[in-house]
Amino acid sequence: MIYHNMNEVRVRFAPSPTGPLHIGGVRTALYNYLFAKKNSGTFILRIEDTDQARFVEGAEEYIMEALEWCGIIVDEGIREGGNFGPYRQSDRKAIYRQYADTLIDKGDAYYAFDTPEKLETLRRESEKAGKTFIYNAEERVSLINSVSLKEAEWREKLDKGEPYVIRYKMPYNEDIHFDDIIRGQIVVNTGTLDDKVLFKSDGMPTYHLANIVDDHLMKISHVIRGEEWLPSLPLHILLYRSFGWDPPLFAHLPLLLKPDGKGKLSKRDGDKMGFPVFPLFWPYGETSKGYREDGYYPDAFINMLALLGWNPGTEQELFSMDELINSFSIDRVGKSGSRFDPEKAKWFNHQYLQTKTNTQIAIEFREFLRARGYHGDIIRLESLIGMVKERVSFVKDIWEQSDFFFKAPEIYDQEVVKKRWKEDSSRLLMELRTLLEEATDFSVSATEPVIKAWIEKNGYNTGEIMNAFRLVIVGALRGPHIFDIISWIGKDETLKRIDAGVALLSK
RNA sequence: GGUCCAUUCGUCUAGUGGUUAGGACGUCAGGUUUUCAUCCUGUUAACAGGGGUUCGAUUCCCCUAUGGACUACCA
Repeated sequence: MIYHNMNEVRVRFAPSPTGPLHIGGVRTALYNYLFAKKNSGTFILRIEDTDQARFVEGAEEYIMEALEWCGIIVDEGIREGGNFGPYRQSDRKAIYRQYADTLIDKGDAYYAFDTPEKLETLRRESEKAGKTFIYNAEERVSLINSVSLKEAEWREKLDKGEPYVIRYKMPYNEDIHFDDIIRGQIVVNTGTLDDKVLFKSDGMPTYHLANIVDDHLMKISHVIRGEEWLPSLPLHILLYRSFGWDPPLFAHLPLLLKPDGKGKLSKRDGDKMGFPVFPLFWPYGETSKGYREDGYYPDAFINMLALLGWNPGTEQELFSMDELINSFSIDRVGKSGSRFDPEKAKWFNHQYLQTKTNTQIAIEFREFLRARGYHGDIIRLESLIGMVKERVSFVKDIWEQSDFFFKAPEIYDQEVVKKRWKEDSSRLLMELRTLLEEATDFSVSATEPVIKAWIEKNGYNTGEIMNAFRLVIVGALRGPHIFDIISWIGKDETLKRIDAGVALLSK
């Protein structure tokens, strides 16, 4: 599909370093990345830090680290360099002023001297009157700016150093037609738009100016961004027109919604329902856990995120990054917001965990054990992983499936004791103990036939014995095949647990 | 309030002017496992409502409802 006359695809992810990157932001980055790679293009990371007041220490590093963890590789950016730098807007400060001036010279922008307080008052008054204050063609003539003032007057203000902003002079009553790749054609009348500030009194451009200038200068071919930008698209189209530049193509992505109730996904939802909303742990200020720390594999996380709002049109659900790149098409991104489903996220991780080798998982689990003061020989852990791997979705869940491998039961499930511990259980287990004690080979293939033969020969009840046996070994009716367990813990430990269990339960 | 965007099972979604409206997650039920979990099989459940257009609309158009975004010298 041909999108544009530009032959090179160049896209950018342009977050503001105001805190940890939300998973919605990660998805925007991902779609940009997939689109770039699919079309042999370039993926650019541009930091939009024009708001000095909202800058948060560490956020920029967080963004880069998060993308790296996700496997999203930046082609051009602060760390990577590139021919279109700098890639941080605060480092580009000197660039923007001339473009604002160009607009003033063309008559498409003007100086405005109204104080924020004054505007705030006007807005409040309008609201009280049930109207919306819009700084537009109708209002600007009665406000303080270079449109309403005589040239000598506003020049004098400028010369005296009065604070001012530069506003875009929104056309009076014009229908602006534009296209969005995802939503098709949209028409907006400029009468409902306001004269947006392009250049702030602190000498920095606003998002709108910096964004258009940078996208043009960086030769961005496609702007793929969140739906929250759709309302300002007409302004952006107008800016391109005023500058006489060809606009890029636009695609506005639907939002990520909260799992239940209304509204978009927020940190609170994650806290409330126990799932992360950020890719990585955020250590500053109000801390937040991340998908990485929760035990998600990056490829599972990315796979899950990719399918939230996009689908390949086939029934395939599991995709490596390369497969995603191969299958991705922006035409198949949906129009409506997607509710985030934490259950499905877990399912993805389960799928990915199953594809890891026992060795890989054993190495991860050994770290987990170390933090709890247990040692794990890697060979033994591999065999343990083989027994419990398919039961879990996360490495951290292995512990609750296997704690009894590492320590004898401290308590016995009372429900089970009541139901399964019979009069003769002690006697039977002591017989069983004798057989096991005599065993020279404690492997499953050696112990299991012996025990089963013994049960059959004596006409015992298999269920009664096996349940009682499991109770003294595990402490409850759960876990893998019982002969696998005793083989793993070994003869000494097995006999000890039988003794301890019988001693306690036969009272 | 205004502007714009959206609306298929509980959730993510496929899909077509005539289909038994498909898949996945979840739910539930069986089976496997003499345990639990996994796994397998099956089940469940949807075109927001109302008008048009049409021989026929879930599909095209309009209205309503609902949801969402935006409405800053924030991005």
